[in-house]
Amino acid sequence: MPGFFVDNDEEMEDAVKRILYENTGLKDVFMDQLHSFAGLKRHPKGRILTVAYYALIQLDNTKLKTKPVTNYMKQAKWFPVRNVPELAFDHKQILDLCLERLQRRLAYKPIAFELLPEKFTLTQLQLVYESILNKTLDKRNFRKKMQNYGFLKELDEVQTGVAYRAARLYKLDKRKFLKHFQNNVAF
Amino acid sequence: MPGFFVDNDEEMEDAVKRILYENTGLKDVFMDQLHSFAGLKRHPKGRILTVAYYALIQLDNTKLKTKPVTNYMKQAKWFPVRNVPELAFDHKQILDLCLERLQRRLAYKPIAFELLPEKFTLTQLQLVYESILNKTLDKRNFRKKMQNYGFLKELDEVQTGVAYRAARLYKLDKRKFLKHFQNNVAF
DNA sequence: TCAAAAGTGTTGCGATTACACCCATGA
DNA sequence: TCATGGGTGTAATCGCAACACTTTTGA
Repeated sequence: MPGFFVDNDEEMEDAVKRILYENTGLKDVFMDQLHSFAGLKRHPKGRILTVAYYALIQLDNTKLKTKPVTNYMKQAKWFPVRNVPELAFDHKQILDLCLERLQRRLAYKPIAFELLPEKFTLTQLQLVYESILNKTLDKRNFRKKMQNYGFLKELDEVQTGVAYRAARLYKLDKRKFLKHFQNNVAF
Repeated sequence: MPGFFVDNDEEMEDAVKRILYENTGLKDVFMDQLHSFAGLKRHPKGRILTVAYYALIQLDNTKLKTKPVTNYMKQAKWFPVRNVPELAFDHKQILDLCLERLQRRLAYKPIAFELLPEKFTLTQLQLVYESILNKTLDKRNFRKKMQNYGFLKELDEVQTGVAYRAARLYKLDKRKFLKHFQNNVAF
């Protein structure tokens, strides 16, 4: 949730990237605009206009070990999204809106795949869906559905380094994904 | 698409209401935030941060005869959304994003009903859906689906002043609508 | 009586749900 | 050999799409 100010001659998206980098050392992440918050009373010192963005990174323990790179960001820490401590100002509302938005967008944007490494197993994919939707899904039905969509490329590779049967790896065919969902508006 | 500046001690939503009023004379409208635009090059005089909102008003010819109420808004005019003249700056992109967003939100927010008078016919409702989705729908299927949702209250009234068989009027039960869609996230 | 729109059912198909066991692997 | 997660099929149900004619009304 930490944010900071956009410089005068800096594009807003570049500021998001810079601030994320300063907080975490992460670069080249997927991000999307969430919503703008401009209430006169949201900050004690007067109106602060926040344009909130979310960024999604690949699940990967090494990434969670990144550290703030500037002094004034030293307090930044990672938390599980369903178990976040008390936040400053209206940041809890921002987070809640973000989770709701992610649930909706999960159905037509490649959100889940931005959270996974390039090659992933179906179980990993299901765990991401379950985390975002905050409910459990049936394994067989989930696999059937994903495989029917036709945007998963089955690889000739399996997981390595696991102490049980290694699972098959898949890749996203982003072109097919987008094609599948671009005109797909239900009502 | 005309916008204007938020005053120093004015809530952003109040500014939207005020500016809409100054442009059209309309008050008490439904509105929702769309997206923020802050590109350094979107305006020749430097960065203008626009927080775009859309407002929805009831389809009603009297409302389209409203006039700008301040001098500097004199050029404001109504256009059909699918037939808009060339727009300034990035306003076409803003409009396009708005239409796309409306299509998505139509499925889980009472968008269609904000565009209708309190009492409406099923044909009017279908026309709103068709306009937003930009495609024709089957009459019987549409009616079946809407009636199955269970959030339409059938009234004991019919249209008046039409030169053909008068259609039955309906009302939205907003509580039931919201209940129906709040937890309804597909994937 | 005519023009215009209101109103109405059925069938086939595809998608979704519910549900439980054997398999492969590394330790 | 055991613990762990990988991988698989079927039947019932539900929702969606396709499709055309009769009814009502005011002019």
